[in-house]
Amino acid sequence: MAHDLDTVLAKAVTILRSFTPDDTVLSLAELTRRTGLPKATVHRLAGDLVSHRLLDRSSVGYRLSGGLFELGLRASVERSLLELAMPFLQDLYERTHETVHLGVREGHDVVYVAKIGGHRQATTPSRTGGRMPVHCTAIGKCLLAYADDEAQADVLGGPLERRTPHTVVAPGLLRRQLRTVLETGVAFEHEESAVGLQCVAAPVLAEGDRALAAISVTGPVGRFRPEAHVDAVRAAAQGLGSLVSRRRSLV
Amino acid sequence: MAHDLDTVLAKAVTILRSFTPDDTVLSLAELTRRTGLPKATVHRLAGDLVSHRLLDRSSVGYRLSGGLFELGLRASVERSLLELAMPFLQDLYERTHETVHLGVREGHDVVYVAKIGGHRQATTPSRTGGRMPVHCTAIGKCLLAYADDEAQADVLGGPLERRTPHTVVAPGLLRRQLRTVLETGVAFEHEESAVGLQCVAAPVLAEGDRALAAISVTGPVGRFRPEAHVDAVRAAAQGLGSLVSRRRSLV
DNA sequence: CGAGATCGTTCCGCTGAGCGGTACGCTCTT
DNA sequence: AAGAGCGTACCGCTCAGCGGAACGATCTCG
Repeated sequence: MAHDLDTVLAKAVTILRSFTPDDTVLSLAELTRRTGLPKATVHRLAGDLVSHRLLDRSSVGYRLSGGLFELGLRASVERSLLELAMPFLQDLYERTHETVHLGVREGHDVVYVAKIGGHRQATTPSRTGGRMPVHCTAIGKCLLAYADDEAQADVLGGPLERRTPHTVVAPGLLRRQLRTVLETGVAFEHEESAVGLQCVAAPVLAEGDRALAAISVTGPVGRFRPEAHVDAVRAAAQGLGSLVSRRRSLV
Repeated sequence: MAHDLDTVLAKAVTILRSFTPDDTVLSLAELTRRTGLPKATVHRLAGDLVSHRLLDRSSVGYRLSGGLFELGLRASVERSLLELAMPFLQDLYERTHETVHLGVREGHDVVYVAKIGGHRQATTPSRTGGRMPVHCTAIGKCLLAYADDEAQADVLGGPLERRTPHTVVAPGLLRRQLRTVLETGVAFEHEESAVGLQCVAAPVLAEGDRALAAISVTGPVGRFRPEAHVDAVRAAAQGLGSLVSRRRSLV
């Protein structure tokens, strides 16, 4: 854990954060194990969190509550971005009928702010509110290419986790790809985060250079050719970029 | 405030909850005013919340952070609902090209889990993660009609806030409308939450009777005729309902 | 069927984390 | 120049929070 656990708040946050995107219900015992806190403490704190509507309790354990969902959606940056982006994402979906993502960078990860798709969508590891490493996703490469040198060096320096046989784990190759992204304004992914998936992404640029998000289209190998959607993705990203630049609310 | 403010957790939650959906940045002084807590206390706690990545601090004040956004989207019920619903919402949007909502009931309010729309969407008071009173929205009427008697009586008993000249504030009339909803399987709203807006909604039924959400289409008076979209809305809601019933994950 | 593991819950006395009144320096407004 | 309103810092008191320990209820085996 990043933080000491000697304050109430730290412990409460640790409990909340011990839920991964794939968890639904966690038992008291499971929470105790994950947090490393004494059982009695978890019991008391979880009870408090329930009374504050950050957790719900069911017969089998605790789950993150609707109150937390509501609170999270008040985060102004992500929310405004989402609201402004939605029409562009819709356009993109209608033109492609493939899974459309909107993501921002947070450290070495992409956080997905939105994910929309139809019934026939490809099975992707990404989830709304979920994370993926920057180096193995098209959105991530976009965001990294336009990031400041420090952040870029930080990612390129650290180990690049291999997710599939196609994941780019060589820093040199990745750096060359990033340069290409800057030249062309789009990034690709070919089965680098999950086998059978391909992806095109374009950066949402505010004030010409800073990328505050990226938009992508994802589809399965076979029916989907990423190159065919370059123009559509770029149009969506540029449209959103200029809208955001006009409304200075974000940035 | 509902809770006493004599624990750390209560104070922290109060600070977080003092952000309304319309706020972006709040200054220390503003937080102090809203929470009623001593200035020194707010200062300390806000600092703690920043270090735990629940708040961000900028030069002008504090805002709810991306970390909170991420955490909120792990709330399993809303999240699974959203993921399962998205394809149906997309279909509905493509058929209508008007604003599409997905909402659940929480007490006397509707909480919007999703809102999607295009560039030409009507200006609505609703926001993703936001609330509206049940009695003046089509989604709310759907959810209320299928709610248990206790909840229904609770709403019908309490005062019904007038939002526009068309808001139904007579309990008798509202009760009759709810009965019609049960018979027809759809609910309407005619400028009852905001002037110039109309709406159709249908309930997402699990196991035949319990409504765990509702889907609606909203458009401006003039170009938009709610009656024209009854079938589309009903199809989307029923499709989602049977999907959810098959996957028992929610409920 | 009984021993043991694992679960959620409750009790209670010690103690240091949290508290907030107070004071200070800064930036605006008047 | 005076005042209002802001963010920040200090510090000694005290009670909220702590968590080891014990308990009863379920499971799970041999």
